[in-house]
Amino acid sequence: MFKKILIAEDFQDTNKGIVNALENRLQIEEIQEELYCDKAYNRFKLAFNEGEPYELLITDLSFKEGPAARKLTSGQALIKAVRDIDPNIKVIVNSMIDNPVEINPLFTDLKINAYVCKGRNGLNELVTAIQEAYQNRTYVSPQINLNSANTIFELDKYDRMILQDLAEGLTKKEISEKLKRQNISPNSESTIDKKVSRLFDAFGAKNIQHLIAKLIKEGRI
Amino acid sequence: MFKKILIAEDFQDTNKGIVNALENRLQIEEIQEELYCDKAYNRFKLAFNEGEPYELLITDLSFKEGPAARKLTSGQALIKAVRDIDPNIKVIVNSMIDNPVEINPLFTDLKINAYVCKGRNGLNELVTAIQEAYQNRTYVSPQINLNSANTIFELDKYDRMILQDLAEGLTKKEISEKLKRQNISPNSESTIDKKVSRLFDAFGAKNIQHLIAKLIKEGRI
DNA sequence: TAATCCCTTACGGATTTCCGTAAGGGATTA
DNA sequence: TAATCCCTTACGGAAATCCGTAAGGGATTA
Repeated sequence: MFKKILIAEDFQDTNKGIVNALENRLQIEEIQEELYCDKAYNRFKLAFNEGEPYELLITDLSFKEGPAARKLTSGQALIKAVRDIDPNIKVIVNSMIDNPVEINPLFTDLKINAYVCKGRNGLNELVTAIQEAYQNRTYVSPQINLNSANTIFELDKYDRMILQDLAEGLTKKEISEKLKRQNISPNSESTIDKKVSRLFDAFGAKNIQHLIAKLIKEGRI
Repeated sequence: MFKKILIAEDFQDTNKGIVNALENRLQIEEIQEELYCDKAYNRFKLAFNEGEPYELLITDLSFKEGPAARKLTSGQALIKAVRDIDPNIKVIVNSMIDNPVEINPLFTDLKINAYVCKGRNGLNELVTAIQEAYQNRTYVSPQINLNSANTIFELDKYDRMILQDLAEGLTKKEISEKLKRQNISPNSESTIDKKVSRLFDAFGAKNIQHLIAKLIKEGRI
């Protein structure tokens, strides 16, 4: 079993719950818990340079700002930074996000080994995830259906940009002018009009404010 | 010190962290943890009826749906239900919400004794909150400034209702018709037009979608 | 008691939105 | 090679939005 695990989690009560479970249920010998991404990164780097690396990183995704300036502001940034040091480090994400569209890239882009969704069975799932990761198997909390991520209408970068501009109060005319200034194509007012209409159909929205409201609530913009 | 405490928290890792701290740092004799509001309510009611009531309720605010149907879907609902049984029950809310506008009503309406914001110092604050509540003193996590809640432009019920309808894609004309059907006054299209314009000014929004986007992101609707 | 304030309501003009129709052109398919 | 598909772009009509002006009326104030 893993002997040396690093935990990055900014909630103290959650942190203690995890440490408690790892000690009592998995008898992990060496557990280091950090509340800040930067500190977790420094811990990881130091241990790696001393020839006694951490074998597993367990991290949350969102980290509240603290009093000190931060280089690494999220779990995703921490994973990337840590992978620069050790490309083969095993990573488990333990977060409250349950949207497959947001979880999928953690596997495809960040190559995590397991995803545990915080919930009523979260510690049990985390214990299982650690065991599976040790056996080189991928694990995802059972209630998460990653396959649905591929059937959900996904916003591309262009659509998202338009939507963000609309949410900022710009008119379609203003967005068109902005895209023309930035040499981004396509950029006519009609194109934007048409694309927004197609998004109405895709998301079942009646007008711009309905669409914006839906997408913000779903965490897409 | 309290001898019998009931905890309602739907994340297992957080739950265990809290129980661990209460046992090790406060030597609380009897701690009951529940993952569901309904179960926490039933526990409370049963203990009260047996003449051995819980002295303190520590609850989160948001609870994910589970497989079973729920009567009580939130910490707020649980607090209200529990207060119906014992109006003098002491309550500590332990949640990740840090918006004073959302925290203030917990004190003014639900009469909670303490609010602990989940964070890096969360367990320490929770321990302090329990001690303060025992001494009949109010406690709020230090980083929360409740006084700022009173300077923030607050939406009244009418405004909120209009905004929610706009976010649902209804036009001002449709909202006017709806208010007339429901005999809610005022209800003219012009009034709605004027009120929305005043909200533009109050929140610095350029149009409806800008306003809706801001308010959803701020957690006001 | 009269003046003032502010809300509700109406109206209208300019702009934007929503949606349908249509043309051009590049890529794909038969 | 011709037909088809789909995107981009344009245009126009009806509806909605945005915003200014104005009147009526209830409550407040001098």
